[in-house]
Amino acid sequence: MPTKNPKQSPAVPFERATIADVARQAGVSKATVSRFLNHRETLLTTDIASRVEVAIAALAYSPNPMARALKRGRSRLIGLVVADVTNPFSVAVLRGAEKVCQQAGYLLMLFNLGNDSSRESEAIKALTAYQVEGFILNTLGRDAGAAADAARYGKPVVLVDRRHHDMQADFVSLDNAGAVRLGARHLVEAGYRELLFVSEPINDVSSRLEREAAFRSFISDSAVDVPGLRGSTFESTAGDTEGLDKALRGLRQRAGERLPGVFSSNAVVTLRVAAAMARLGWRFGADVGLVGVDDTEWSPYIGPGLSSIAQPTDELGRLAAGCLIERIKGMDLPPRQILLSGRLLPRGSSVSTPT
Amino acid sequence: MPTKNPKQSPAVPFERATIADVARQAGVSKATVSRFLNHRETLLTTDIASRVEVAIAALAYSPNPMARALKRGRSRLIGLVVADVTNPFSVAVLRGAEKVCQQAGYLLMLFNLGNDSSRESEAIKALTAYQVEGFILNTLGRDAGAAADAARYGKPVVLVDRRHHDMQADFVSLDNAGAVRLGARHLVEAGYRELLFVSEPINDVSSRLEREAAFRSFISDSAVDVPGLRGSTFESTAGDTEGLDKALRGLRQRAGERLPGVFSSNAVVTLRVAAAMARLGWRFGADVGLVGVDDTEWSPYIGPGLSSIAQPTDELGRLAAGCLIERIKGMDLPPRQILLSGRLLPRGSSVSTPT
DNA sequence: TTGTAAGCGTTATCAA
DNA sequence: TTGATAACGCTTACAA
Repeated sequence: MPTKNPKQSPAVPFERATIADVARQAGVSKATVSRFLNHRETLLTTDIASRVEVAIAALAYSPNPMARALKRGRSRLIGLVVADVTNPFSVAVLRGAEKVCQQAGYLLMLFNLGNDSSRESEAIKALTAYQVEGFILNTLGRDAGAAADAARYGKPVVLVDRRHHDMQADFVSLDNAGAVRLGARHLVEAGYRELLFVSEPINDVSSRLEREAAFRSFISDSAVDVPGLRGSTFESTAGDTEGLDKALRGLRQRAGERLPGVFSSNAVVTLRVAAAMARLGWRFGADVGLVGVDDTEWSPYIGPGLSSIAQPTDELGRLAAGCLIERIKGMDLPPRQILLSGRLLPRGSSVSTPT
Repeated sequence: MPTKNPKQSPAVPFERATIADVARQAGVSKATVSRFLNHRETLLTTDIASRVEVAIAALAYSPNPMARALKRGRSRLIGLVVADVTNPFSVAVLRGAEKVCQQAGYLLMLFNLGNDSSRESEAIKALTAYQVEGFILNTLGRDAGAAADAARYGKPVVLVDRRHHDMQADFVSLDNAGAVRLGARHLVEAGYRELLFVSEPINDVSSRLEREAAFRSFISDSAVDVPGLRGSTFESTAGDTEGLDKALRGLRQRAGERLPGVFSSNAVVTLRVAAAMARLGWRFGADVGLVGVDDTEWSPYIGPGLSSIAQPTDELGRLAAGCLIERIKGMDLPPRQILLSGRLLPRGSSVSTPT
């Protein structure tokens, strides 16, 4: 028989000590305790201070943040709205952001849209109700009103990865144009000449737009110097395997003697392309080259290894949180754009001659 | 030119209406408004009710949950503590849980341990401070005190995937024993005879323990009927590639004429095994069979496809949240254990003769 | 330097 | 059925 559990009875829940308890125990007023908590450095007799300190320790007191929030209007809470927690990019950012928030004494309230962007307003409303002091938004950004709501409540907002149409807010993101150039150039240098840019449906999502635009201009810029370089684009929809297969077959056909290469605009698409390659029985590298945005834990192990452009996800999250906290603390600069470079990780999928 | 934005100046943040505003507007007392909000069905003249209703709408009033929490001691907040948000399993569960919570009108406060289980206490403390009404814990469970803290505060707790040593709480998890038997039997039926169970360092983590134990007993139970069946186990540590390589070489050596198969105890391990296979230049299926717990988006595309045992992650998350909410609402049954079955997804990695 | 008291936005108790 | 009023736990003028 296990040792008796001393807190067996759930009927007698442990009561948290309040500031009044501490005051009583230390023989001082609530105000004094509060001062000890908030303005320790100034105005305090060492004698009183230590009495308070002892009482706090004895009662294991910690202030009730809800009461604090109510009084001060500040909650030490940050709202994080994510289009889709399932997206590894979002998670990676989340992780970076969470770290910074915790260190700065903020807690994260999470609202996942489950890819239903119509709920963005709802999310922001729920979160403001809880007095979050600011928002990190990693959403599609199609509901302009939603994010504007946040700003209307006077809460600072940081946008991650996706801009909201004409919203004035800090923006933290991969340098999409640079990343695409980096990858496309690599493909070209590896000998691929007929390029296909595959993206999720663009749908006015800023990052997708930017990446596609960068691809197009890379092609037109490089066509002068690189004879035989051609490029086209394809939007791949979730269920539509046939469309993608057809696009890939088209790619090889157009390529003729030249080497065909795919640039996939994010990890979701990369996985779809990998699936298509499996269906078609083609090998990465030899049959079709590939470089994709987003480096994942599995990138090295698919086929000969998938060449990818790693986003500094952790850094993005940390910066987003950092920016936001600066704003919360009252920094009043015009909106900033922070663009971070991607890093190319060449692997077997962009090598045309199998080793 | 876009229509003028009426709330351009951030210096004049929008003020939320309070219950007092509503009362004034409707010409009633705060108490009446509060009653309208909380006990709508009973005690209310239709006239007054409609006046309040109108005022609420006019002012776009919604109650301040912090104030509510302060008064009622209930916050409509649920604390989710996760060992590692990076773990896809955790994310999947998170997603399921979040859905249910939102539907029930709860918001999730997230605390990520970043695999530093010493911070579990800290997490629980921070979250209780915010008056969360209950906890979903997906942590290593080595810090028994931490979780007990939660219970001490009288908050219900649901454990996901990992039990906490002798904690009396609801527990939601994969049926580890069943899942391991399912996979191991599949390996045997596919002809593999020298089996290696690879796990993360067991370290007293309940799910790892259970899976390993199930593997061992599967082997001893089946050895009678399956001539030549042998099994061993290996704990793979994060950086230790050499150890794993050696273990795999050992496996093939021991196998001799028989077919060697790996059972990997979760997705993290599966990835390590995939890395090792790449280093060794071996092919899944033909050289070494593999079945692993956790089906991921990339499982089908590594090598010939990785056979795996899918956990009902979403369902786990939903159940966890559901259980918790029942408890919060006052349900007072003895602790429940909910075990869900895994589903085998056979792929190429458990086929010894390449097609 | 410390204490008193008011008030943050609610809900709950009591009268009316 | 409705309205004052007192909390909830905290911070902050203002007084001492």
